[in-house]
Amino acid sequence: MTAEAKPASPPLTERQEARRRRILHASAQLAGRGGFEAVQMREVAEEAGVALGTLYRYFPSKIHLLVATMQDQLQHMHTTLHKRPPAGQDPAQRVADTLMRAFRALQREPHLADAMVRALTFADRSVSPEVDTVSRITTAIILDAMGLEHPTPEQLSAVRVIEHTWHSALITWLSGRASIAQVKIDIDTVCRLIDVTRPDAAKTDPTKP
Amino acid sequence: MTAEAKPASPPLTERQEARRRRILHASAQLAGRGGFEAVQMREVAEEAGVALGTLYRYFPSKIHLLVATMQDQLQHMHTTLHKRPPAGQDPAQRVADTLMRAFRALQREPHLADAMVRALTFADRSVSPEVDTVSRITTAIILDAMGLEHPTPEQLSAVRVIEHTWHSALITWLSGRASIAQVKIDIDTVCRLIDVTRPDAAKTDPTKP
DNA sequence: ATCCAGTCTGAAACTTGTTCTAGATTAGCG
DNA sequence: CGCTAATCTAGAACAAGTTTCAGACTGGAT
Repeated sequence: MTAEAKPASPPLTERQEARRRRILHASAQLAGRGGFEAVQMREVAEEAGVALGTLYRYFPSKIHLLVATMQDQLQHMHTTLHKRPPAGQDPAQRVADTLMRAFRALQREPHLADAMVRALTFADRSVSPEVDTVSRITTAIILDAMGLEHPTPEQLSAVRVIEHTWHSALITWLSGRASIAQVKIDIDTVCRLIDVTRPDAAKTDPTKP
Repeated sequence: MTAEAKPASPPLTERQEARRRRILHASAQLAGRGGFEAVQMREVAEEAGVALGTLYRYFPSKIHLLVATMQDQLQHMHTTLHKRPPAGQDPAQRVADTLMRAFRALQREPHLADAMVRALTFADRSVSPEVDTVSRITTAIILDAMGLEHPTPEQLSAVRVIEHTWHSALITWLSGRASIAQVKIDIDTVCRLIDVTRPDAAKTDPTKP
């Protein structure tokens, strides 16, 4: 367990917490059918039983809302994955397993995945803190799968690259430019970096043997 | 030289070609200051001396327009890179060099880069063919840098992962969540895959030695 | 030169994200 | 309880992407 996002700037009252939850639920619901464009702010507000202005007070833009939705979903996934940790022998395999499992979970709700991922990559600087939170949770998931207590800087770099690949591969799949098989290959390929960056890995780069 | 996008469905007249060019120029111009949101369809149309409806006939959406703009710019970059090929010893180094050079080129016009990359990753299925063209050009650039005649399937996978990393790292930089130094590290890290997937690479994955 | 089909223009209309405002409600506090 | 500040609601208004349409224009075939 690493980062779990609890800024809690002004502590919300119970009713407010409930409103927030209704909004996120409506967002996920609408995203579930229809994807990104089906999440229309007016509809979210109505579905959540909240005025449009209130929706905007809670989430200052559609992107903020969807990124928050992603945080929420990722958190679920993180705890779910915790219950059944990957079984693989070596770290690379476990990470690949975990990511493919997450991937299959997203596959079950492709529209929702579409909305969340599109929002995530479209987010501009004003959403950086929230996007960063998502990134931290993702990192935590990967590190959990690796099962290492003290990853080296090199390994952290590998994790970063894995995250990059994960996001980008997800996008190419969502936009229909890559098959699931292709995604698996990409994930497996990038996970090799985990082996390569093992502290005790025999150096394989003679450059001039 | 690999893929250069010449569908030329209906061959355009000279005036039409000129219009198309004016539109792309206006798009790049406006993107250059202001980024994604500064590219407003009405303004592009006016700047290009074309009616709004015409703009939409040439590019059916803002995303299409910006992705086409990216194609255009990438093509430039590809030919530019061709003139001064990277000097590094081994393929991994040459690829990393090339990508960082491209990266520095984008740094000179961060707003333009922002507009193009945001459009690229936000594109939905209706833009797949155009996005695919961008991807092919990128692949061509990387393969050129590797300088291999017949890359193995493994190496092609590595190239795919490098592309993923490139795009995603670009996004994190553009949204201010990563420094240039961080991007360089990520690029260097992922380029290791080129060595790992060398046909003659000594296997480094004993899993259980 | 004439005519047809396709293209371009200008302007209005429509959609959806976002902002704003005036009045009702709620929460915390003395 | 009664007050005050913050919050919430309903609805209008605004901004920018997209669509639509009637009429002018162009290019090519007869």
